[in-house]
Amino acid sequence: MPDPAEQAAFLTRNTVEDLPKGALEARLKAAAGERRPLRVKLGLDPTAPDLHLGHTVVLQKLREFQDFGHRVVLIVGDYTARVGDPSGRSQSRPPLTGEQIDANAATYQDQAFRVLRDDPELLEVRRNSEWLDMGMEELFRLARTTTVAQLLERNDFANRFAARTPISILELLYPLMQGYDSVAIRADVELGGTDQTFNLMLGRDVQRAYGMAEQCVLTVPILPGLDGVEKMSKSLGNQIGVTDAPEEMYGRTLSLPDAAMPDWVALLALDGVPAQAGPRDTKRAIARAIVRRFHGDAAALAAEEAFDRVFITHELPDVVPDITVDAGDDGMVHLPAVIATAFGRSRSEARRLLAEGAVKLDGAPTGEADLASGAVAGKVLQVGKRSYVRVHLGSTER
RNA sequence: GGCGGGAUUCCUGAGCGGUCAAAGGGGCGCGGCUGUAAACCGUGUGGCUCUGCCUUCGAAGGUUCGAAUCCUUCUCCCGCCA
Repeated sequence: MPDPAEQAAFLTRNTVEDLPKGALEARLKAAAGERRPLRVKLGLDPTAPDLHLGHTVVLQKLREFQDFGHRVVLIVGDYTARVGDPSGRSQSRPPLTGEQIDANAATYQDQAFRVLRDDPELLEVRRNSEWLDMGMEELFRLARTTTVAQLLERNDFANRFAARTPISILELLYPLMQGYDSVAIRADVELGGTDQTFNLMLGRDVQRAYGMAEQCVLTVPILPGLDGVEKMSKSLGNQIGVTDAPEEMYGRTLSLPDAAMPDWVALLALDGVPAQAGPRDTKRAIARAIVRRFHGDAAALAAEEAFDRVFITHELPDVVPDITVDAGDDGMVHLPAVIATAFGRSRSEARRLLAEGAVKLDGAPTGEADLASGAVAGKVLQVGKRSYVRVHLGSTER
């Protein structure tokens, strides 16, 4: 195992801040002296069930801690999720129900294991309901640790306060609860995105108030989403989910603006991306590396081939779903109805698509709404560039 | 407690009694182009048994030949004063 200085150097690469400066190295030394691993905290809010690449940046960093033998404490914020952290938002989030939180927490945990090592020595998963379901007395003690002025230093609170948009007491409580998590699990280090800096630092204050050594704070950069500008987030639709299908991951990655490529390579710590290559080849390598990480080598190559086939040579994908339709009494097939059921669109929309020339049968554009059953049987119905279905006639044809 | 302002289609935001399925922007769809599902340009964007019909403008009532637009009550949100 590398010595503390080497570990610190490795662990702080690709991070934004290590606060207070040099604290991580000092803590690593102290822990080494006590012959114990660090307790490294990450809180996850189970507000949405699916993890995306943006989450994996910090998970990847946690994984590095694990690889040095440190213990990651993953906190599923089942209690804080009921509050809704307003970080970076102008509005508080709607609270979730208990069942939603439980379901989300389960999938979160599951998906986090695609990056983290699931070894009980190296990983501890806790829920903050274990300690946040506290009595008033205890809440008072927590509330006394911080002043409103301190909380208002946080940017989004300050902005909202200045703009006179509402800030609920509950939201102000959020950073305190997150800080209390650090007390409860005796965190040595807490990780988070740069948008979490305030909360992470406040955790130190709370720990101090409880007579505990203050945690080190390590912030990682925010991964830009597929638009190359906004933070990757599901609500913006610019994300790649860790459970996305290989072809989906590959194709979506190719839509990344060229300028965002270096960030992705660095933040995601991708391997096998050539440093000197044209943007086209670089991006293809990035896409392959991402698919490889979550689905393996074979899937990466297959995804690339599938993409080339559909988007470059405009051939059919290798798997085309089948659909069975029935012709009407007159032996005609009503295309809008078929499109509506096959692709989950409305019939009105299907008619528009038909009129726009977006509908093809075996590659040939069709504008007709009604076709003789013989004209569609066995053919591939295509809507747009990405939706295909092979049409079969039902047994009730006459 | 008092006084004002507001709730519109996925989001934002016009609309101020008929010409409103409702401007503009965003998003999204489709087409073109491209190494790409990017950028850019064009176009579309409530539903349906589609030259017409049905449903929508916080909720419920009402006025009117006719209401997103006027009135009443209710619900929720915001601001100011205390």
